[in-house]
Amino acid sequence: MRKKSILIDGNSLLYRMFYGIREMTTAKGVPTNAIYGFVGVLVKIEQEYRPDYFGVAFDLKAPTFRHKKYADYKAGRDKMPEDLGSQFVLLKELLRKMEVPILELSGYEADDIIGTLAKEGERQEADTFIITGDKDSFQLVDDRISILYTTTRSGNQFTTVDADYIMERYGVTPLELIDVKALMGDPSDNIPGVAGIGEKTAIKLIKAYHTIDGLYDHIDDLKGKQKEKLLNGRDSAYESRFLGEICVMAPVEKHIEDLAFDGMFTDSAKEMLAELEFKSILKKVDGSDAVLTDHQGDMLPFTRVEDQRSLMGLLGQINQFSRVFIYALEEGDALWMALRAGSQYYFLPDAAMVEAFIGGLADIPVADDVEIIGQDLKQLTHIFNRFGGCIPNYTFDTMIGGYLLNPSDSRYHLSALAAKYLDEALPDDEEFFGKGKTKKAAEDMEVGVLAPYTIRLCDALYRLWKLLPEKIEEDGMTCLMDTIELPLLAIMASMEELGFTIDVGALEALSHSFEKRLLELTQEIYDLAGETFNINSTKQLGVVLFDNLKLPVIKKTKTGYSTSVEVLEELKLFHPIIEKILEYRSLSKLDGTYGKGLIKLIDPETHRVYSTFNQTVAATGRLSSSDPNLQNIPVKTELGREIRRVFIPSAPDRILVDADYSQIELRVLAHLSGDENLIDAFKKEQDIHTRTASEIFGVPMDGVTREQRGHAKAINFGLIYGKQAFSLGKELGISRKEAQDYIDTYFARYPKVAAYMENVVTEAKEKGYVTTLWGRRRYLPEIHSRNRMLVQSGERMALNTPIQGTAADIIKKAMITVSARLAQEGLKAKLILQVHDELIVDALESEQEQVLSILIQEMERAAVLSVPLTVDAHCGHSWYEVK
DNA sequence: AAGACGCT
DNA sequence: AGCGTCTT
Repeated sequence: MRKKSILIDGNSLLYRMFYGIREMTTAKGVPTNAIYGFVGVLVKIEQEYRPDYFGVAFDLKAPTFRHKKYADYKAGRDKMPEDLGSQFVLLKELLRKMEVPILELSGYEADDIIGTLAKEGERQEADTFIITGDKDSFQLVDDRISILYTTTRSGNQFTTVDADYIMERYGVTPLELIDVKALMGDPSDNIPGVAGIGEKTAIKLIKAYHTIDGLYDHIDDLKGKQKEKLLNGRDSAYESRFLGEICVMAPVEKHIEDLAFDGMFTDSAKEMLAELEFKSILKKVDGSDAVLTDHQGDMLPFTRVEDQRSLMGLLGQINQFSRVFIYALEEGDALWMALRAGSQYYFLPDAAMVEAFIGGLADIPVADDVEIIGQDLKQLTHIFNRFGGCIPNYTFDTMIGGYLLNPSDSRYHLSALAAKYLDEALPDDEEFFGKGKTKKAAEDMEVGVLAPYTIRLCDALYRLWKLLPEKIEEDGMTCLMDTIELPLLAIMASMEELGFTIDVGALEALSHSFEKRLLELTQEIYDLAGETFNINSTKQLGVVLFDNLKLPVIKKTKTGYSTSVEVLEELKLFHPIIEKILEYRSLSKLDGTYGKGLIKLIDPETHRVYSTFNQTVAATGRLSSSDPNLQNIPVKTELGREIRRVFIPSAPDRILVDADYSQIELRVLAHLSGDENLIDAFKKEQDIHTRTASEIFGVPMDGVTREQRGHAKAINFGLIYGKQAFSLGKELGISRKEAQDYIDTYFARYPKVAAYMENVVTEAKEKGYVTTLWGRRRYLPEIHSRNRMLVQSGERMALNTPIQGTAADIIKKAMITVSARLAQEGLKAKLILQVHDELIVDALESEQEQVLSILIQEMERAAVLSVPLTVDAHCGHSWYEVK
């Protein structure tokens, strides 16, 4: 029989586990998350793979032969976090107790040791599996060597990478990957590659020429920029190839037969596992394999609901237990659901069955009491609304739960939540259905495949529900969830369904006028430049302005000349072309995003745009809007503002009512800091920027100049954003010193604001997070970084988040009460949009007075602060008129 | 992916 | 400070 060999890249795997598994410590506080994940893999090896040879390779700290040749190799890497370093020490101790060979070699990396031993094994006809989280080792793959690749997300589940996989994924052979990397480089290892060549181009070139030698032999086949880039980067490509190629002839002391494996869970190893408090692992190791199959969702029994009888069974179960867990999925036209009720699982295979279920749910006696727990309840609400079901009694949304627990995470789908909170690897929709071109249509998939997948996720939903509400309670956010986020989601669903009506004819006319002017400008710019070029390309524009027209370079970006508005404003005096470019820029933005860009998104039937509102994106608690983003429709310049004329009420007898908070963030700051002087300004309803100017420049309110008010305004904004003297000075065109004087004077006049700001930062450093007035929490790990820039950025977030977030909480509360009042009073008026401090209602003309007063009342009442909240409201026949 | 720019 | 979109 062929021998089987398993080699682990210890550094790579422990790193992956460290970042992939949530924090874990022993009772004494020793961090163990990474080693826990690592041991999970060891158990799998012991119980499932049973290799003949086994070893774990590590990097050593000493410089390698790569560093010796190129000093920059792996330069700029962050130091290893302390909590990870300590786990390396523990892991090696554990491996020694397990009598697992530890492979290290001065001057070489783990990859080189593994490559060498894998090739040695091959000569002895052994099959090698390399466990790593590093794609670099893909180059080692051949008939007898494959990679078990682990990603942060999928924990101890591996993707088997063999030659076919690589061909399918990259379109080249494993060996050719070395040359691909030589061209594209690898920023994480500081391997330069060829500047301007990315993954796509590198693969294309290597597919055609196989090696960089082959490529440079035929360099004359190529032309233009690409050829130029390649010629310039020739030395760099060869250097990169040297750095990226794994050495398979390292002078490793141990040989494959020294790695003979015969179990690793020795008594002393088990003792150490007990010390590390890995109880579940000890149980697995001690023989009972029941634990191994626990929670394997694909073994969960479920009922396929496909007829009246089985539907009645499900509804009966819900009637009896009054609680149902729902995971609904929609892909294209397909719609299906997995449910859990009374500890039974059910699968609804298609839209018709879902519709029957929702209808049936409304009819059962306890319908209003049925607690609904789901993942992304806003989406579920759309489904309920589509089939005209009852108003659901939502009690928990796992997606929002995940967001509240850590609003800085990027993904909250069930598999991400399961990985983080249940330490379990489940496939996610992207993995399951594929993406882009290879995406599989759900309609074409076998129910036999779809059902267990969905049921498994529904089971994860259920188990997350057992965990997350408790954590949210511990963090003091239950009230936030129950009284703000859950009631809000149905309102957001309604806003999405209603959409905003567009005067299509007017928008088309506007877009045409933009385009006509753009054509004229293009010609004028070409004439002034004496050449034609792509004005949209910052790169080409840079060449024209700074190389050809020899204008002075004000600022550079990391890729070339900066051509930002600030730079162009300074260049205005040097050349008439600048003004034209500025006008071109603003018009092309206007047309691209709000002219022809918006036209693309209008529903031709209803003449409306239907934005998506996201409740789990902004780390401060704000909402966001997309496709189209209705929260950034122009207002500052008159020309841009014209766009607002095309946003109109949904019918001729209707009207828009717009209400916005005045200075809500500064009022929140006044409240949070308790500063008497700032509170006084708002109690007297003074113009806040004029008052600030009067304070810091020591002049009476009626003696404040326009310039002084402008500077005060910038200071007030800077305050909210936690700006420092440096950037304030830059913005106002004054020196750092002068800006610091402004800030010092401000703090002298508003001493409690100063004290508050200091406090917030101190608290953020102590606790690791900041909170809003309603307890919404945001973690700021960067505040403890060794990188000064990151610390400063963390401090700014610490200062801004409580203010921005409290304002977000307030308007969310207002949305809920406004919406309730509109319904209670039997009005046809509907909330259609929120823009951070502004609400827009589409109402019958006859309702306008009532709606105006509801908006003002409810928004002003949404929070009781130590300063009044004031609201300005207007009615009109377009968004232009009301704001 | 980066730069630029629209909003609060 | 926080977002989303367009362009190259």
